[in-house]
Amino acid sequence: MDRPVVQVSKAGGERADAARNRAHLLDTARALMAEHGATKVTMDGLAASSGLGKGTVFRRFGSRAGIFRALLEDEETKLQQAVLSGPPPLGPGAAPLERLIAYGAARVDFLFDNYEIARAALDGGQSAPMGAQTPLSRIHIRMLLDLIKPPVSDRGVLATQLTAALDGPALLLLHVDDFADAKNDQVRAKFVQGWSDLVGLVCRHTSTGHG
Amino acid sequence: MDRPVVQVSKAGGERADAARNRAHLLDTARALMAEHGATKVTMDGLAASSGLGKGTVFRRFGSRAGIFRALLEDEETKLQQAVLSGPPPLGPGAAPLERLIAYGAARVDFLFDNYEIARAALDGGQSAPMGAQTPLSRIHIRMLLDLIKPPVSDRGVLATQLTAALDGPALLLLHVDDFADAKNDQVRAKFVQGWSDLVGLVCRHTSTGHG
DNA sequence: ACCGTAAACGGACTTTACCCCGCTAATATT
DNA sequence: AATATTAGCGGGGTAAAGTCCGTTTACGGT
Repeated sequence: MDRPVVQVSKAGGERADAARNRAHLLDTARALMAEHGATKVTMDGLAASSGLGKGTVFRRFGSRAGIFRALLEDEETKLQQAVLSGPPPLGPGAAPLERLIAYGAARVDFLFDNYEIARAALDGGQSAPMGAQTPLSRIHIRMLLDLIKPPVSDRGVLATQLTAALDGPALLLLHVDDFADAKNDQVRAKFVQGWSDLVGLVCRHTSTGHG
Repeated sequence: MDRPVVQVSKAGGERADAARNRAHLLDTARALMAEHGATKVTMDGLAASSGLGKGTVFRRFGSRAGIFRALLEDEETKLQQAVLSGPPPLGPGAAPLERLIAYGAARVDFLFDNYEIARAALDGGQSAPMGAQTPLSRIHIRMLLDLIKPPVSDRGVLATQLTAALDGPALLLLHVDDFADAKNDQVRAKFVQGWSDLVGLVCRHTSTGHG
């Protein structure tokens, strides 16, 4: 039993063959991406490579962006597990602010590891382009803020703003070459530290020094 | 003399006919959007409606998203003027924190007023999907943070995170129906207040903090 | 005014996302 | 086990994005 605690996909009432095809398509998509990059993953190409029909691809994922959203949710499951039942400070057991800081670090790593997928996932969306309507990040941050109780008029709004502060840089502000191998680690580290500074200030935690 | 202080487009070395066509295309695009909504603005349609060739449309704007980026930059010029030379607290003259709070309010209004354009603008971008590589928001926030000197290890990172906290909700987290006429004003107000709370906390100097 | 050049124009062409609907096969019912 | 039901499958069709290249036109030099 390793089904995620929060149902991320509509995998629930799916027929057996449909589920099998979904998994196979995701694998094929990952392979195509690894080989040629995200921009070269086309619907026809994916259908052909997987040996399935184009209609099937669209039924499963709705749109091109939907494939990348599914891919992202799939990767996100690992992070989700670590957050919900892994060891502290990311998982339960640590103080809320520690968990918040740890979550930021984990999320930055996640986004940098998967930035190509993440950016491809926000193409074209009519409605909310981000993963789910209330992403994992926002829910978790909200929960921790409810424990920390920072002095703001609306904790839900703060959760949304912090989610954006965490995801926004990688998703819409950074250049592609900020993800280039050379700069990658330094940029990551800067944003991890920055997140720590930011939530430290918001949660009135000033004892940790910085250089 | 109403040329923007910061050159937002490559309007500089453009031939006269090119500049004329650019302006005409933007007007036509605005008209099409007002009539049928952003999703119905097609490159063929825009070319036909403007009486120009499709090649021209692509040469001018590079891609579909490019049209919306140009439209957004055009609108943003007004905000830019108010920030650079308008009356305080948005313009120069007020205390930095006041200006920062006022900027947030103005930016939220701008994004809510132009959210359809703004979302259409972030389609498909290979590189940084947002307007310019270093958007107005980030530059201005960075400048104000340099005056306020909040106790963080990297002010550039904080500027990026606050820019994301300001733009992210409207661009990637809110549902479309949060922009529906009924909820619109309340949601705006919540985010304006939230921004004020957020930067208030970030910029509050503590006794132990450094200058 | 004329001319040469470089930029801009236009629209046919290619590629690709997305739709449709007749066909197939997995599950529910008896 | 046979049948009815319903979801899933497949691939051809449409429309819209993006490319190319021959033609036209602005503009600086003479």
